[in-house]
Amino acid sequence: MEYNFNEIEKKWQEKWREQKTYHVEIDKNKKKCYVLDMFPYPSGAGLHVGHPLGYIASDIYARYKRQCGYNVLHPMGYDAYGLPAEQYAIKTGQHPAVTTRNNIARYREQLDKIGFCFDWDREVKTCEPGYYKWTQWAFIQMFNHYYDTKEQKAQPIAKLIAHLETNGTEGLDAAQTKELHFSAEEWKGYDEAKKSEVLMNYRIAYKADTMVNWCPGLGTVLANDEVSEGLSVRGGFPVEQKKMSQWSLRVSAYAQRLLDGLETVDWTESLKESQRNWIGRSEGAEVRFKIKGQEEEMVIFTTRADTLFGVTFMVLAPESAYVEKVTTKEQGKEVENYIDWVKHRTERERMAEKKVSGVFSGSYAVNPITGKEIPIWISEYVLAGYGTGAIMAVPAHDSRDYAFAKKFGLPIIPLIEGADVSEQSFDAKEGIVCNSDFLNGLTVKEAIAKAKVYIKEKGIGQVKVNYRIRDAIFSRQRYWGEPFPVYYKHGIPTMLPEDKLPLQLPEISNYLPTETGEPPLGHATKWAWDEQKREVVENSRIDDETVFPLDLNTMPGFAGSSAYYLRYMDPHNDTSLVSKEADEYWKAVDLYLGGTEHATGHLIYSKVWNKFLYDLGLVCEEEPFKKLINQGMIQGRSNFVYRVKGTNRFVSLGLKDQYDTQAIHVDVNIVENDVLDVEAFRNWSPEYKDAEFELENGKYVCGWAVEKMSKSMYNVVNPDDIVERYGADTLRLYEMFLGPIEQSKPWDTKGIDGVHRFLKKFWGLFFEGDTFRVSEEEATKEELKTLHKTIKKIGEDIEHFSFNTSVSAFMICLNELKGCDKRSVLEPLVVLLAPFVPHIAEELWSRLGHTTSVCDAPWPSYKEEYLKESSVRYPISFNGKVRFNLELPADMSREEIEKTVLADSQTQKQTEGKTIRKIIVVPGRIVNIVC
RNA sequence: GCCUCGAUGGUGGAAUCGGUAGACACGCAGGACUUAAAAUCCUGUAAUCAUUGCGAUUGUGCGGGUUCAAGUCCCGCUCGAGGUACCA
Repeated sequence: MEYNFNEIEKKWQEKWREQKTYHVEIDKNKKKCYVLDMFPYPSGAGLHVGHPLGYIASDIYARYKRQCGYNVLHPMGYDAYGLPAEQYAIKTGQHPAVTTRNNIARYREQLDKIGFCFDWDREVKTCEPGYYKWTQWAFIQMFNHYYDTKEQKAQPIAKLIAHLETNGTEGLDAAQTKELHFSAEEWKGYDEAKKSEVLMNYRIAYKADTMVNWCPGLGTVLANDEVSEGLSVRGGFPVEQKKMSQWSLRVSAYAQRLLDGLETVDWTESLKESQRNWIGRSEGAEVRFKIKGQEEEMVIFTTRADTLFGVTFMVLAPESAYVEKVTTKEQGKEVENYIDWVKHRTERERMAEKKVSGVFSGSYAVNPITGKEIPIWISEYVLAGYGTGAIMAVPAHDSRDYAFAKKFGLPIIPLIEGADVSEQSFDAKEGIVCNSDFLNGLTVKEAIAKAKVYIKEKGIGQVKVNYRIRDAIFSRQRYWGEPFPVYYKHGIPTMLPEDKLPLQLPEISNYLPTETGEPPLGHATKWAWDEQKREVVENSRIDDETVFPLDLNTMPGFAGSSAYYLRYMDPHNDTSLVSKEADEYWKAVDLYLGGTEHATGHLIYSKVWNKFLYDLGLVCEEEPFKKLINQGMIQGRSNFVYRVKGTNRFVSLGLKDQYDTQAIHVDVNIVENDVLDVEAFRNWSPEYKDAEFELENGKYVCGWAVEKMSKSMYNVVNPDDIVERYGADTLRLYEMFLGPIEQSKPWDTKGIDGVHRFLKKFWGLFFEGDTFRVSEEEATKEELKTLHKTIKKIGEDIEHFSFNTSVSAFMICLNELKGCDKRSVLEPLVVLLAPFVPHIAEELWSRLGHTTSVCDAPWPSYKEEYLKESSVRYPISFNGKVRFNLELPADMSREEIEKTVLADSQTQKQTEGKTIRKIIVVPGRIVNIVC
């Protein structure tokens, strides 16, 4: 009987839906397993064949675990807020909610066709009020907590206030934006506004001035990649650095715990490494330098405390607060000009800049160790955001300082014996120290340690660990995001009462910034908070007594995706983000699958979010993602036709060099095995209607290249089309067959026939003509061996996420079975195949007489006794080169093997006229004769 | 620049511990079935030489090394992909 995949797949997808086959609930009698795919953003283009790769892999794993007896949580939902929908709204006026709803419907339809075992009852969408209520709620908690650096834990802000009331800042251990000093009396004397300002210095969600790329022409803030050479990519308006009050999250407070957590999870080394680089821990020292003629000292951070004797100048970031203090009258104009120039450069440009620039401030600092006076310069190569925004320059041993010293003619003092610094600096942390008084003769490592001790003892500074990671800016001047549950009471940011959440996103008429440069929410007319009525009211009622304006910003993309894995555990809970029961049962994600693009964004923010909730005792696991696998990208395979320049004549690949041709991308969907469907090409576009072709052997052969899968390359392959033509099971199997999950590889539809044929052949085993029939005969030894070998291999492969080799193993198994139709062999195979190709497996399983889903068919176990070989085929090699094979009993001893091999006539032929010097016998493996 | 990963036939890839390189599949070529096509099945398929057969040599990006034995380990390099800091 024909394998009618369309009918089978439709039938089972409906049954699964009706019978809620994939619905999952807490079941304390079963071990749990949580398998999660990274949250997709539902883009307007729909899914292409690359997207489901990870979903298929995780689906196989989830189904496998279920068959092994686990209670598997495998949910799906949408990261539904985002810029594309908003930009589409600006262009067309269509509400982003409508666009998003349509895109989600399209995604769902596409996903459903592939037969995933998602529990759709747990679906979440970040743009739904029931979901973002908890995003807003978490934000309020972060606002109401600070980070205790001694306890290494978030604590209620009330505890901090109590401390300030009794001790001021004395003895305070808190993560902070800047170091403040005041007494309890001073604190008590502060008014509300001042107190709010001070507390912002400690809150985990806080408001502070940050530098942004401000584009006055567009009236908005731009991301780094929306700016190019000081102009906005969109519109080409000038962009400048501007200070703006923005919400931020104090993720830097969690730097060390983020780092420590990496030791406890099963992620790839490369991913861990990139997170370590992002966190950027460096051990060093803070050193104070006196400024000549002033009370004020400047503090710098260095990892090379050993180089203090080689400091020949100081450099400040242009934004540094010290700039104002050290700039002299004479240098005032020059400094001002320089800072003005730097302002128009983005951080990215400043970092990419190779040309050295800078200006002298006019002041001098005093080296605390030598007492020498050294000039203070200002340069963009020092970044305000790292360390203290000021450095001590050691030109002999830092290439950036070196370039600066060369350009401005500043002295260079070598500090390492034998280091030649006439052409370039010696940056390596190795060698013997010289020119450094009490450090002379030590290795660099020893000198660093000794210098640190010295700095501490002499009180000129302190040992310190610095982190590169910066706090996350949490405000966006956009419409399509979560609104902040914040109103401004006499200008003081105040949280909405928690029981009034969610604060719903208002409707607005225009998605652009307002004329006065406010974010889109500035267009909302009902966007004020009435404290007494506890509700959102018309803006016209703002009186600054009981009615106050609401925040006009929205939250960024990572807000909604930071705790979604927790929400899946308990998606309909109205009283908490996740119930204690659900959290304690499902704990953390056991397998997390997604792309590398989230390596440093989402995977840092969601971990901080989780650690914060952990500190509050709301979740029981500190690390949310135990094992993580990055799936590779599926690249496109583009096809080209070759047009003779200036004509409408196309020549086949093999002939193109005889003409002056131009390669043109052609839709891969009208090309098969690199042969163009000429008629389809003529109909593809009016411009090719009258195209002429020069063929090779009656065919038009196309050229090809591997490129990114994108519309503009005409190489997008839609999974719907594949499902239509070959079925979802074939698509699933082929995606896995392409290669290792974590590797990038090109999609080429032509290979799909192999796996499709496999399924057809497998199907055929169960039928005799049109009737379903399996034999009840006992299996032979060979058949059992093949079966059990396959059971073993598939289980191991799934555990190692090596799905491509599983597919091969199935094919080998089928080839070896040679048309076997015995139930005792076929039935376990159906069970093994079920995670990979669930539809055909369900159909065959039910035809075999089962009434329950194959999803619950227990995973078969293999018996070692069937796998034992009685003999081994030994490759016999001479000097490492295999010459022939010898079949020998498996239990033959080393000595016997040696004797048998030497006695063999073929051996004698190979060794004729040579002396045998050595024989290596590896039992069960190989024999090598050296002669 | 730095970090990470990678490079194996015409193509995707396999080789789990250093032990027969190229499993499995695509494609291609030849054959069977068919009036024909499709579908299906069978055979061959790393390269070079030899070919009636036996075979021989080379071969996993390049150059070295360790080893009885290297795609796999070590040193040096080339190219490609991804990430990324003028981070003091």
